[in-house]
Amino acid sequence: MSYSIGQVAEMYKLPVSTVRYYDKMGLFPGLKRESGFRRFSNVDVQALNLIDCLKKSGLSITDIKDFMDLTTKGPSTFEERRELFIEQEATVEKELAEIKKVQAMLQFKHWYYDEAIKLGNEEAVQAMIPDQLPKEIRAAYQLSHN
Amino acid sequence: MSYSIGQVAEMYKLPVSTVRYYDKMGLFPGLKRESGFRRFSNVDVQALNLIDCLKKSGLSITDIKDFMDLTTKGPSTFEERRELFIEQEATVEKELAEIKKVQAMLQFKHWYYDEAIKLGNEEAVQAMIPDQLPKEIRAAYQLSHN
DNA sequence: TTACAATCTAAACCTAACTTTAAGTAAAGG
DNA sequence: CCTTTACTTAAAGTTAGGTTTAGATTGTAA
Repeated sequence: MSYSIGQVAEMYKLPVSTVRYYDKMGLFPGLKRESGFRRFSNVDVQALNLIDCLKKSGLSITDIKDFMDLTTKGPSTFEERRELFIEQEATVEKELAEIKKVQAMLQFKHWYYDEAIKLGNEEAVQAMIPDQLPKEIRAAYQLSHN
Repeated sequence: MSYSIGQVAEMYKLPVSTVRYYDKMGLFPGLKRESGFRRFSNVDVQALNLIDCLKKSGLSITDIKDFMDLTTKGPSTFEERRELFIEQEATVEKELAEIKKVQAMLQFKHWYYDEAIKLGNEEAVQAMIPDQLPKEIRAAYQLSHN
């Protein structure tokens, strides 16, 4: 099975221009062509899934290209590739902790405006911080404020 | 208590130029000056914590400025502010799900290269996908592949 | 064979979020 | 008074990650 750039773009809900850009940046090392037109194999399509993941894990397009280059160099780069994934696991772990802090802040602010609306003013809500906050909200407050 | 721009930048480990940029973009609506120099109150410093959180929740600087403008308009904007935090809670919830998929992919790839290194080639590992994968790894594989 | 959609390239353009530069001002210490 | 350090501005520059444009080519359907 092989796919045109339009089909691949459709599968991943990406503009065709983005897929072309990724190719130009070297993210599809084994990509074939037929009379000038790109033909994406299953491997190339899978690459898009990995690209998406690596981007979300914090790698730049250039970093991803470097990884793709490793994959063309065979077993001698297994170690290096493995280490990359270990590093990204750590990065994402930190990101996760960050997001939980963000969630706590949003939860606190949500509650804060619930109360402000009930009471008609913020000052009374401010005055509850931090000791008179409900237990759950105090936890969210403390996680998010420092 | 009030702080100079340098002190605030130090507290949040931000370049002074970034804090100045945020000010220029309107993110510190109540910021005072003394003989031309910015003086940050506790409220202004807290704003930086919120800015950081809102950025991480996916808002642009302009979106954040719009929120800061609401805060200067008093109780009549409580509802709108509350809704913003509710929206961002939903956004972050989705982001969290995305990150868990990313984590699963990284975990799978980590395992994949562990095996490839043990066996000396990738083909044998490829051949295990998906039915002969260890249970945990299969779960990670399936979560991350679609 | 003509028309149409999908593809191709190179190069220019775009946006967000800063960062740097240049030239100047204010307060504090010696 | 002089120097140093932290601050000020406006404007220009930077970077990543695309997106758009213009003009050419290919395969398909009528």
